[in-house]
Amino acid sequence: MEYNFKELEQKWQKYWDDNKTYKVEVDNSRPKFYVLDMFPYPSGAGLHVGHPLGYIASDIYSRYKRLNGFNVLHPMGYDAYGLPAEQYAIQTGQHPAITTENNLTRYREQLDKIGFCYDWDREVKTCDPDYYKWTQWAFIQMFNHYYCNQAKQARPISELAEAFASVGTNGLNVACSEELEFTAEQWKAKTDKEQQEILLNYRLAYLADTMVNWCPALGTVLANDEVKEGLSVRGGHPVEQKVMRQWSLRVSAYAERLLTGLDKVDWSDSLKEIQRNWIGRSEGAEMTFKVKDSDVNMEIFTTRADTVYGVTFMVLAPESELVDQLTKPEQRAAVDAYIVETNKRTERERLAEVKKVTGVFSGSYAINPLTNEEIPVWISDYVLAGYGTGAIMAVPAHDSRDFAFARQFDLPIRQVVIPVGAEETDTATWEDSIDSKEGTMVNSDILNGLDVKEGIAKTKEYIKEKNIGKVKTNFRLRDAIFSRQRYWGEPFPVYYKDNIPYMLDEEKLPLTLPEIDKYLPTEQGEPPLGRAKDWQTEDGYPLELNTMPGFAGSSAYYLRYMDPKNDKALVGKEANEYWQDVDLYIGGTEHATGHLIYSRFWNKFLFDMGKVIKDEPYKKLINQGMIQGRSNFVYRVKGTNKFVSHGLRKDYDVTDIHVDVNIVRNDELDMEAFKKWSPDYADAEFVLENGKYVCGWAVEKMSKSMYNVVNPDDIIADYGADTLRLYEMFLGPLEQSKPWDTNGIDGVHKFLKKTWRLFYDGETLKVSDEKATPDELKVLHRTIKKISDDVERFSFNTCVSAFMICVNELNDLKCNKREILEQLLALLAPFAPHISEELWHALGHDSTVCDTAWPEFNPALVVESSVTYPVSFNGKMRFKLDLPADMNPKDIEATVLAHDSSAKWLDGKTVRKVIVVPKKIINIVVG
RNA sequence: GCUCGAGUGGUGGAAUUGGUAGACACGCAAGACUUAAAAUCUUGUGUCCAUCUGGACGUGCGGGUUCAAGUCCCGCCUCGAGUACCA
Repeated sequence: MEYNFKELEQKWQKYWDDNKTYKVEVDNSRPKFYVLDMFPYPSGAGLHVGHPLGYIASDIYSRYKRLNGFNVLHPMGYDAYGLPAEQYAIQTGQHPAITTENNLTRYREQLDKIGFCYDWDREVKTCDPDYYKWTQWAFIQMFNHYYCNQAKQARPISELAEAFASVGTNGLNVACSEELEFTAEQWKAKTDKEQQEILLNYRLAYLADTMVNWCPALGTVLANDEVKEGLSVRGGHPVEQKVMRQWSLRVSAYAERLLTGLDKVDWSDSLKEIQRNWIGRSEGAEMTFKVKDSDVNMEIFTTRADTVYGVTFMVLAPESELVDQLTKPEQRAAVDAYIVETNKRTERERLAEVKKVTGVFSGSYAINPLTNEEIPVWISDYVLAGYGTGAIMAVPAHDSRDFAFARQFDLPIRQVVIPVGAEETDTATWEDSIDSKEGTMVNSDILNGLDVKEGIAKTKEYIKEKNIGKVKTNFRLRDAIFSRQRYWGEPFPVYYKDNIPYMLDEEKLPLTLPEIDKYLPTEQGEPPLGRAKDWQTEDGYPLELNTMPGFAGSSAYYLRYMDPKNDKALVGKEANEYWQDVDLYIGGTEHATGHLIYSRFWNKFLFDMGKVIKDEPYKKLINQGMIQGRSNFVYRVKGTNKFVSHGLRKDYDVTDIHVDVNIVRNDELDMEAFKKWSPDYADAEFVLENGKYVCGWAVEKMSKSMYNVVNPDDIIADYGADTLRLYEMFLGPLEQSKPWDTNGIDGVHKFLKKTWRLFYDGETLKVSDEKATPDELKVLHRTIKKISDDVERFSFNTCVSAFMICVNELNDLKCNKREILEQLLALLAPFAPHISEELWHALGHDSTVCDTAWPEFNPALVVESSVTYPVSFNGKMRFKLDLPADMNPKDIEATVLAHDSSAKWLDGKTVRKVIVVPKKIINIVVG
């Protein structure tokens, strides 16, 4: 029998499906293991060869764990809400649900052909009401909770309301949008509406006027991670700043826990680093500066309290509330003009502009609390309203931005730190600020002579003592804006009564997405849901018109897979206690600051509520690399229809033209296919080298316009799914980005054919039941060791070469022993399940190879009686020498020095030292 | 600018803790089988020198540590990713 991959792959895919081979249930008799892929957004283009890379890796690991006795949860689903389906709906009128369903069917067909071990009974689709019911439910819970900084967890908002009624804001330490102060009496005197407004200031899901990233082209608001360089990530449209009343999630309340939680998870250092930077913790002090002739206090945040004696001016952000209060009448016109100017500049061109120093004097003077010096207060857009307090103390000598500002407006510069080994110099001669991370304090009264670290500590103590400030930690992490002016998303379970938002009863969930006539905003500029008929509660109160953003549905999907049919909870207690968390999560690094932050936040919130038992959702995370496209080119002689092979193109004046990579093999053009590819080339002529037309190539993004998209279906049709799986792994390390290049695919296909021939000689199965020889066992057990080790460290490319070595060696030994081949199949099954299942059954088994046991490594079978030592002289390997494995170093030394081959290298020289590393190397130092 | 990665044959890559650099493949060359092709198999293949035995050089560049460096340390270059008036 020949290796007929087409037939046998279909046969076994059907078998696995019919037998529910991949169905999993809670089983307390076995340990669990949860392997998760980041679920895809089903785009219209279908899968290309880059998508399955991570899926194949996770599939191999899942199958490997199953063979090792684990009960493996390996589910798949779809992130089904998204902009492309909605854009398509706007253009064509086709309901996004239909577009999505079509794309999804195509994805499923493509995925099925690769032979993944997903339990499709657990499929989760974010647009399914049975699922988004729980997205809405979680939102309601967030609305009903606040974050207590003392307990470091979310608490019911009712507790806060009770506290307000008994003690007001006295002693309050909770996460909020704005620090408020009132007494119990004041609270009780407020109307219900006023109280509700105040509570929004503390809720984890809250409605507030926020500066948002507004994208006019998409007609919607975007989260920070959906904007890149002033353009929307999807579509690349300009984005501007705008104040809007929006739902937000108080992600910032969890900043500290999101940061410390990183220490507990097994993620790559680079990914942790990206999240740490995004969270952006900085320790410093908040200090109060009084303002001359005014009762206004300026709060500033600084990480360098020690440089307070070097402060020569203050700067406010243009958006700061203090601007108005601190502007003196004589400066009013100038300040107003500046504000108008910066409002324009906060738009996208500000990002494009080279750093331009602008600002205006407010007319007020602040008083340095340590020196009582009067210092001018300026306004400039290099200070951001959203970070710290929106005001800074400027130390131009030691901060490059302050320095540039001081030079521009001719403000004094005072040195307070002398770098190690340097002396104080005249600041007028400086070209830039000088670094002050290390050095000695000067011109700083009580700090003089201290080094920087001592200075920081002493100032912090001093300001606490004198009650002019406090130690404070700031985060860069912002709250997530959660409203989108879109149709194709989860509706909010929210209605409005007297302009105050209220949550629907949980029994009313899911609140399903209504039908509308057009997928566009209303004439009044309301979101598309404004077009829905009867979009109101039974009592006639209007429902929220915004929908939730893309990351809503993906934040807790991993929990739903544990218990996908439960209609009482997102995840039932029993299922959650068994599956706990994701042991291995594989996906792209592009989600580092989006999904992977939101999802951790969402999970921590559910953890605080006692709904899930793990604080961190993803124990281990691997980022697979991107697969780039590899484009091919032909070279047309200008003005002709003549094409010159790559090596000869220098002799002609040519234009490079992209050619479809699917009609090129090993960089050799299929000339007949090329003529048929486009009518323009039907009568093309070729100038060949060695009888071939060789194409040029380049690595580019995989895209239709470059004609370099390779579809996994085509590879499977030509070589089979097992070859595709092995080849994607063989391409290189999982985490590395690499171009798709079919040049090596014959190698792995050949390997599978060779494996097949270990079992079959033509039509006859040639497997024998004889006992295996020691040599055969040695080959097998070396492979068991290598594959087991390499799978554990996700080095799948080296696994494939280990298989190749093993099969080559068994071939050389003419091994056809069942004892060996059966074990080889168990090793190979996770990588190439179809061929393994076929041969497994050919050996007479009638149950699936997926449930056999992973072979056990026996070290005794690989012990060598002798070791081939490389013998080096002065570090250069000169010859090899076989010595008994148990020979002691002293004898080895004597044997080597006495050996004939050594004579040449020892001739006329003295042996200074001999190093013998047992079982590794011998090095002789001569001179 | 800052942070984090990476640089090895014609190509993809291997070398897990400092111990034979280039495993395994692709490609290329020569050969076997064949009327021919495909398929399959055998041999060779880092560079340079040499008739062979052999030798010199060689992991982005320059230094260093070590008996021994692709691997560790210092300084640079190039590429990639993340992030950016974050006080």
